[in-house]
This record gives sequence, C-alpha cells and structure tokens, in this order.
Amino acid sequence: MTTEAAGWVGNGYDPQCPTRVLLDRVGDKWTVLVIGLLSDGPMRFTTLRDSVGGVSGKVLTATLRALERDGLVNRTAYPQIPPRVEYALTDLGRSLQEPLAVLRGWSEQHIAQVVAHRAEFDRAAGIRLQF
Amino acid sequence: MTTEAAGWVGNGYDPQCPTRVLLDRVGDKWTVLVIGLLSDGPMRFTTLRDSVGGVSGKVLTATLRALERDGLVNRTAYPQIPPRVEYALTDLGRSLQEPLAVLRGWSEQHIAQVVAHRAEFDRAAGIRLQF
DNA sequence: CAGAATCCGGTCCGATACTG
DNA sequence: CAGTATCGGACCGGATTCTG
Repeated sequence: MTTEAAGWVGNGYDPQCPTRVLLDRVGDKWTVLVIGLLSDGPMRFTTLRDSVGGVSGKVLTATLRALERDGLVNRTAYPQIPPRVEYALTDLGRSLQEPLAVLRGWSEQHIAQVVAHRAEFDRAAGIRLQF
Repeated sequence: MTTEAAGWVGNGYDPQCPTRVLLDRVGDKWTVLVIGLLSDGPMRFTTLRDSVGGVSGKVLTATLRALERDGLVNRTAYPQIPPRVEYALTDLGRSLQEPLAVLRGWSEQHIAQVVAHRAEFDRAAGIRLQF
C-alpha cells in the first residue's frame, strides 16, 4: 500500500484517492438504493425500476452500467424475446453492505440533530434578512 | 424512531431519508477533505484553503457554510482588522470521523479491485467498438 | 422487456473581480 | 484576511420518443 493510497486526506484534491472514488460511486442519486434492493437477491430491470420508484429507465441503466463496470454488480442477459436481464450483487458489491450499514447507523443516530441545526440556522438567517 | 426513518431503502427515493441526507452531505467535492483537515484542530480560512489545495474561496466558503448550517463545524470570527475566522469541528462533526474511517477502510482494501474491473470493462467495450 | 437517442433544465464548481 | 458578486462551463438527472 502506497503512502498515497493510505492518505485519508493526503494533501490536495485527488480524484484517484480511494475514499474519493468510493464517495463518487456512492454519492449519486440511485446507487445506494439499488445496492440495497439487490441485497435481497437478483432482480430484473423492470422490477428494479418499479421497486426503486421514480427513476427513469435511462438513469437506472446508467446506474447499473456503472455498477457493472466497477465489478459491484453482475448483469446476466437471457437470450429470449422479450428480453430478460437480471442484475445481482457480486461478492465485491456485497462487501459494500457493511460500510453502508455503518453510514446508516450514524445517520439514524445523528441526522435529527443535523436537521435541527439546519432549521435553526435558516431561522436565524431569516431573521437577519427581516431587519 | 419511525419505520420510515429506520428504512435503509424503504421504497422509492426519499430526500428526507437519513442515509440520503448523509450521502448528500458527504458526497460533494470538498466536505470530507475539510473534515479530515479540521480533525487536527481548528484552522483559519486561508490556512484551510491552502491546505486543501485547489479549492476556490467561493466554494470553500459554501462548503464551510453548509457544514456550519448542519452543526458539524463551528465558525468563530474574531473582531480584528484584518479579520480572523477560525473553523473547528463540533462534537457532532467529530462523531462523523468514525463512519468516514470505515469508508476509508473499505476503500483501501477494495478500490484496487474496482479500478481493475473498470479498466477491464473499458477495454472490453473498446474492443467491441473496434470491430 | 430492456434498453438507446435526444433534448433540456438545474446544480456544482472554477475563475475573476471586488470589498470591509 | 475573509469573504461576496457575477459569469460561464460541465455534468447530472428527468421526460420523451423510438427499437430489437
């Protein structure tokens, strides 16, 4: 492991930083939702789209393509008409569940405080604008 | 804790979902870097900007403002000329270090595989375009 | 059914210039 | 020193339409 790879923050912004790569992967709108749903087992494209809810086909395709590209999800197309395509987590993808569960744990414990701070901050800023 | 608040994935996209709020907070370009730097102690604005490297004043201000709004960072302005402003993690902000460390741990163990998959996927896609 | 193609608005971010 | 104001480019994601 290089010093660079070990650096949480190193110095300067580095798109190659491992933590950065993960955050970029996981920070988008649908990825974590999709991983969560696939945790229960393989799913077909349309089932996934309906389960996620509110995602367009184009964007779900892009999300899945990116997950597949990174080796987190496997895509299996059955040569039928109409087509049948199944998506499933890989071992690597499943290994992500633990860190994500930790994030979830922190969120459930602390997000209420964040939201409260947010409201108070906005209220205070609002007052300043009023006078 | 409501069922909704407990749901990792619940059903459908929910901007209020605790995990979602956290991901949105932490998924942007500079936040994690800033938190990492502030872990060593309070820092002044310019010191922070120089340490982060590559961030514009405007964006760093926005990042810090958002962190302050959420109660993760404290802003202290000393009434001097020239001004002196210090930023420090709050207890809430410090509590984020642990989950972030978990993310970092996963990244350092697995990102190499992700990058490898990525390269292989792109290579395979490239071949398909060639013929 | 599982997408690809296109268009389009909103947001993120950087660069620059200015100020108390 | 620590910002604010303004502009512009890039990217993300949504809606719609079309296809094997």
